[in-house]
Amino acid sequence: MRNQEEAAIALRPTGKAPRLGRETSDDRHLRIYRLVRERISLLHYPPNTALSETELAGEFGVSRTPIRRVLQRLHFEGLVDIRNGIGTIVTDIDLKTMKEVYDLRMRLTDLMADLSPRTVTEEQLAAMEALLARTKELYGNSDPEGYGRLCNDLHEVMMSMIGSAPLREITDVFYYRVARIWFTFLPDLDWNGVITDQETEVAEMLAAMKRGDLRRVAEVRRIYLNRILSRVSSYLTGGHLAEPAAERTSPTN
Amino acid sequence: MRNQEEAAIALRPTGKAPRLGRETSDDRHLRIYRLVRERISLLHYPPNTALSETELAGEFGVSRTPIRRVLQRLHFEGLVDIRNGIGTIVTDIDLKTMKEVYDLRMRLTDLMADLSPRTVTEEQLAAMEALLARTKELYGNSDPEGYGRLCNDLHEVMMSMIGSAPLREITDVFYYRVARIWFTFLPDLDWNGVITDQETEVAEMLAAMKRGDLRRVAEVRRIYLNRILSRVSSYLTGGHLAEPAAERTSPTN
DNA sequence: TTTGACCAAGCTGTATACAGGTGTGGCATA
DNA sequence: TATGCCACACCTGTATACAGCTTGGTCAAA
Repeated sequence: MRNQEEAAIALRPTGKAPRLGRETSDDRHLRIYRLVRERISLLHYPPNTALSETELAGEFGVSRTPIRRVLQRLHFEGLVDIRNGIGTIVTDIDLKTMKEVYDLRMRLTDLMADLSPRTVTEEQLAAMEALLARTKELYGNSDPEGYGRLCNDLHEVMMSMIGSAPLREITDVFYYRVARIWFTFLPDLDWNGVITDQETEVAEMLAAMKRGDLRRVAEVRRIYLNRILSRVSSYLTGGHLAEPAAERTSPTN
Repeated sequence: MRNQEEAAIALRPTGKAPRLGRETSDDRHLRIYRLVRERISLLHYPPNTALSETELAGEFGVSRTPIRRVLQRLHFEGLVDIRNGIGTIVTDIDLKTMKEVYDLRMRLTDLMADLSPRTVTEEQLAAMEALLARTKELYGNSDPEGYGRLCNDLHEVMMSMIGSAPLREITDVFYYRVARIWFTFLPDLDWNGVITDQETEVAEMLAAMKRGDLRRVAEVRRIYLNRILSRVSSYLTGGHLAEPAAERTSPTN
C-alpha cells in the first residue's frame, strides 16, 4: 500500500548497488503484482475465477513463494479471496459494497484539490490529450478491454495529480477494488452512450486542467463516478436478476 | 485490509465446520498480527527496532512462513520495512508524512457522520463511560503505555460507529500508521496537560453520543487530531533536533 | 597506527516436500 | 435406477533447507 518505490530506487546506495540491470526481488514482486491486478481489472480473470498458485508460478518461472506474496497482497486489497483447499478466487462485489466504495471514492476525489495539490504539468496535459484521442477512437465497435485500459490510464493521470501520498494510496486501492465491477456491466449498456459520456468527462477535465483548476477537475471526476454508480444501481434494481452475492473471508482487524 | 472476519466466522458452513475450538489458520494470523501491531503501537517495538522472523516464529511456536505473512501485511500497511540481509525494521515517520496522514485522517473523520452513519448503542455508551473513567485514573504519574492503550480503545469505539466498511478500513490503517509516533512525544510533554485534553475530548464525545449527534462526535475528534498535530509540529519546529528521518523501501504501485 | 581484505554470523528470499482441506466422480449397494 | 460412500486429484498452509545479501569484527600488511 505505498507509492514510493521510485523514490526508493532513486536513492539506492550508489556504492554497491545491485548489479546493473539486475531485477530486484521487490521489482519482480511489483511487476507480477501489477500484471495480475491488471488482468483482474480487465476481466481476463473475471470475478469468481479460481487462480492457481502453481500455475502462476509456472508462468512466471518462479516458485509458489513469491506468487503467494502477490496473492496475499491482492487479498489484503480485496481483489481475491484465498480459500484453503479450494483456490484463490477473484472477488465479486455486491451492490451495497459497491455503493459504499463509490460513495467514499467521491469524497476522496473532493480531497484531491485540497490536500497538498500539485500544479498541472505539461506531461499530464499531453497524457490527457492522448486519452481524449483514444476515447474518440472507441466509437463504433464495442471494445470493453480498450475502454478498461483507458479507464486505468485515466486513473493513473488522476493519481499523478494527487499530492498527498496517503490519499494517493487509498485512491489506488479503491479504484481497483471496484472498477472491474463497472466493466462487467459494459456489455449490457449502450456502447456509444458510454463512450460519449467518457469523452465529455475527459474533455471537461482537460479543459479544467489547462486552467489549472484542480477543484473543477475533481468535481468532474466526482460527477463521473456518480453517474457510473447510478447506472449500475438502476440496472440492477431495474428488474434484472439479483446482484452478485459476495462475501469474503478475510484478514484484517 | 478488511473488517469482516466476524461475519465470515458467523456464516461458516455448519455441517462440517472445523473441529470445535480449533483455531483456524486465519484466526491465528489475525491473533499474531494484532499482537505485533499492538506492540508496535505501544512502543514495545519502537521505531527502528529490528524484528527477527526466526525469533517471532520461536515465540509463537510456528515456522517462519506464517510470521512472514504477518510481517508482509504490516509492511503493506506501512508499519515495518523489510530489508533483505538486514531485518524487518519498525518504520519511523517524518514530519511531512505525519502531517499528510493527520490531514487525511481529519477529513475521513468528517465523513464518519455522513457515510451510512450508525445509531449509538448502549454498549458504545458504556464503553465510552469506561474510557472516561480510565482517563481520570491517569492523572499524576506518567503512564505512556496506559495512555496508549486508552487511545487504541478509543479508536475501537470510534470505528464501531462507522457504518461504511471501506471507511472503517482506512481509518484503522491510518490510525495505526501514525498513532505510535504521537506516543513517542509523550515523555517530552506536560503529562497532566495531555490527560486534561484527553478527558475533555472524551467527555465531549460522550455527551454528543448521548444526544445521538454523530456530527458533533466527529467534530470533536477532528479538533483532537488537529491539536495533536499542532503539538507535534510546534515541538519539532520549536528548536528541537531534526525530525526523525524516515524513508521506506516499499511495495505498491 | 592505520587500512584493507576477508570471514563469519545473522538476516530475508526462494524453492520444495509434506500436511491438511475440499470437491468430484466412480463404484458398490439398496 | 437411485443413493451413499470413498478414493483421488487439486488446492492452499506449513515447515525447512539452502541461497543471497549485509554488517561487523578480525587479522595481516603497509
